[in-house]
Amino acid sequence: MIDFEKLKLLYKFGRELNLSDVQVLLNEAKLKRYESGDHLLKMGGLRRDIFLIRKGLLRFYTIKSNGEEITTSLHWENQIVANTDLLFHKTESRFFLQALEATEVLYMDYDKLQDIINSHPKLERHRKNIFQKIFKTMTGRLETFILLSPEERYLAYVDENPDIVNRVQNKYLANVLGITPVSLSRIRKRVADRRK
Amino acid sequence: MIDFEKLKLLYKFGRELNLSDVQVLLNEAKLKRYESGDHLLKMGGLRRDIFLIRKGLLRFYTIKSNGEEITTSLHWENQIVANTDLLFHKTESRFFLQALEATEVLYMDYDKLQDIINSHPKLERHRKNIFQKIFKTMTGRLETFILLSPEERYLAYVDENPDIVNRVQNKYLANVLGITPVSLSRIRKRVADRRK
DNA sequence: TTTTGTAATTATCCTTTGTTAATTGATAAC
DNA sequence: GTTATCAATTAACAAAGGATAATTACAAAA
Repeated sequence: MIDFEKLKLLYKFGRELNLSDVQVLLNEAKLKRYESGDHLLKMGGLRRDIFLIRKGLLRFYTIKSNGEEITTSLHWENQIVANTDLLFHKTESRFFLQALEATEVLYMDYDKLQDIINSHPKLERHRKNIFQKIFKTMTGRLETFILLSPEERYLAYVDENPDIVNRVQNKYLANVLGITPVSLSRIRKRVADRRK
Repeated sequence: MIDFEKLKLLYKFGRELNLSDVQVLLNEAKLKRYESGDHLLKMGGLRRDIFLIRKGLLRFYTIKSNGEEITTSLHWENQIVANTDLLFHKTESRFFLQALEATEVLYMDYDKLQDIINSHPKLERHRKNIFQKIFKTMTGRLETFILLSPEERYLAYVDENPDIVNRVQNKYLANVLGITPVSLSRIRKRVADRRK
């Protein structure tokens, strides 16, 4: 793996990690490129890898019992994603993980990563930090459903992720906001009209 | 602290924890009883304790900018709750934590708990397990907002927590489901009518 | 028992969303 | 340049939810 990758990971895991610790991780991490449309995980699949997105855009989605396809989340540069269905004791993935752009990821088997962290105590706090960050994102998102109306939720999402909104199709964004694409179109129009 | 408490905690943290490890925790944990209506945390407060609910029922709530009070979550026996606003790097609590029944909690300063876990490696995996459980609950709840309609969300909640629904006021439950109390009333009526 | 306060339900009206279908727009394939 | 495809918008209608107020239910206090 090239030095740039090492530096990137080093940055990701904080500056207090020494190079030998990073080396341990990089020896196991693999780099892979997916083209737009490719799947990293499939519903019913058993892949137990954890991914660090270096460049690109991914979506999780599932297919409801009525056949409808629903995008549940979007992930981009420097985010860590994994199939929690598999990692946290469910039998198989209920979700697909698909690239929406040409995407490069660093990935590693989750159990292998746990082993490495367990045998390198210095890494422990990074595991904790990553958990906390993911947790914070999740609670923040949950709060937008309880405290905000769909329109407010859309505005908050645009406000927090101004760049991403232009990189993703409206139908995916609508799903993530818990509304239909048609409804998102109307909200956009309403907001635009109000600003005139 | 009485032996019953010790056994309870032991059970909570899994059976593989030996008694001396439990002792370490119990030496720091304190037991406290709150009456219905009492507050454990207040908006703007700085209390950094983590709570294990032994008996009773708690709610988190906040006050929106328009003055409206919104209940964001409900917690009961054997659940672990904490003010993540404070613990995860925000300055002060955006939420109140209030007892809705006479409630007994075991509690401990969060940083103290982290110290204890750090110095007792055997406890580490329990921290991980607890995080995973909370994470699972949160993702599950988030999914109900993305994948289900309000009515389906209500039915799913009743299905998963049949006992709690009868212990809590409808207005709190409605907030947790992301709808108004009036709307919850209508949903209940609709469901009841359909079953006749 | 009556009064008082609060929660839940119901009614009314208005807004928003969901659903379905038609139209427009953009892009890739032919 | 035309056609085919898919996304986004718009339209039309039905269903549901939000807001407000009135009514009912219930329990605690006087």
